[in-house]
Amino acid sequence: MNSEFTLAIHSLTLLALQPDRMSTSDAIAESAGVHPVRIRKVLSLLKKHGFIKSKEGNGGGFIFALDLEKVNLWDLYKTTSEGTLQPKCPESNEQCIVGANMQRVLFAIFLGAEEHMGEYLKDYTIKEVIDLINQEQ
Amino acid sequence: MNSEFTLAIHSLTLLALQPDRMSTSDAIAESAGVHPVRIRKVLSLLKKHGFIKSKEGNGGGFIFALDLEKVNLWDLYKTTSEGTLQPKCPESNEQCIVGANMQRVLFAIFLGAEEHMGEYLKDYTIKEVIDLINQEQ
DNA sequence: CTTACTGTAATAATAAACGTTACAGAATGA
DNA sequence: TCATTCTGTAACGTTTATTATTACAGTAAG
Repeated sequence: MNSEFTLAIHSLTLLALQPDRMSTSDAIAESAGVHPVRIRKVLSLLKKHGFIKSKEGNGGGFIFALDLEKVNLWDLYKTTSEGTLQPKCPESNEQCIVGANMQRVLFAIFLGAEEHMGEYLKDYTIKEVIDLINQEQ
Repeated sequence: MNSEFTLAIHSLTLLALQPDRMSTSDAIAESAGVHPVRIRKVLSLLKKHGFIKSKEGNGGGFIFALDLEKVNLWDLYKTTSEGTLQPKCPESNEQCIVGANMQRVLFAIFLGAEEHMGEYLKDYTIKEVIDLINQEQ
C-alpha cells in the first residue's frame, strides 16, 4: 500500500484535532516521522481535492476544510493511491496464449479487487479513525 | 501488489493447461517474461503448500497437484503475499497522541481490508482465470 | 557418465521510495 | 521597507526493495 495514503490519513487526523488553528508542515512531519517536504507534497494533493485549505506566509499552514464525518478512507485512497493495487506485470510472451492474455485478465481482476476494497474503506471516516485513536489510550 | 502473486497465478494457469506433462521453469519463465530462477523460487513456495509437484533431473519439471477448481486466488495470495497490503509506516512521534497510536489503528484497518479483499479473491479459481483467458481470444 | 533438470544461496544491477537542498513566492509584523 | 516564517515545487542524492544473474550442489534419465 502506498505510504502517501497513510500520510494523508495521519495528516488529516491531526488537522481534525486542531480545527481552529493552522498547523504547519513541520509540525505534521514531526508527528508522522517523515520529512516536511514530503508532507507538503501529500497535503498539496489533499488541497487540490478540497479536503484542506492552506495559507502561505507567517502564521500560515494547513487546516481541515470539510466535515470530518464526511471524509472517508476510500476518498483518500482514490486521491493518493488509486491504481496502486495493480501489480506491474512484466511484458510477457505474446506467442503464448497465457502470456498474451494474462495481463488483461489480471488487470480486470485487480480493478475489481480495488473497488471491493473501496466498499470496506468507505466505512472508515476520519471521525472513526479519531475514535479508534482515542480507544487506544 | 506483490508480483510473486501474479507469477504464481501465471505459473499455475500454465500448469493447469498442461495437466499430463511436466513443464520446466525455463518454459514458464519464457511465458511470463521473467528469469527462470525467480520462477523456481515462486514454484518452490507453491510446492511447499501442496499446489504443485516437482521432479528433478532429466525430463523433470513441475505439474499441477490439485483440482483446478479448488485453488483460488485467495489461497495464492496467502501463500505469496499475505501482509503486503500493510503499509510500512515510519516510526512516528510517541509524544503525540496521533503519532503514538496511528500505527496500531492503521494496522487493524489494513488487516480488515486484507480479509475483505480475501472474500473477493476467493471467487476466482484457476478455472475461472483460464476461462477469462480463453474469452480474451 | 553426460545431459537436463530442480533447489538455493550469493551477488550484481535496476528501479522505486524517500530524504535533502534550494529557491521562488506569499503573508505577517516590526 | 525588510526580515521572518510559512507554502509550493523542482532537482538531486541516498537508501531500500525488487529483480536478474551467476554459481553450484543434488537428482534422475538414458
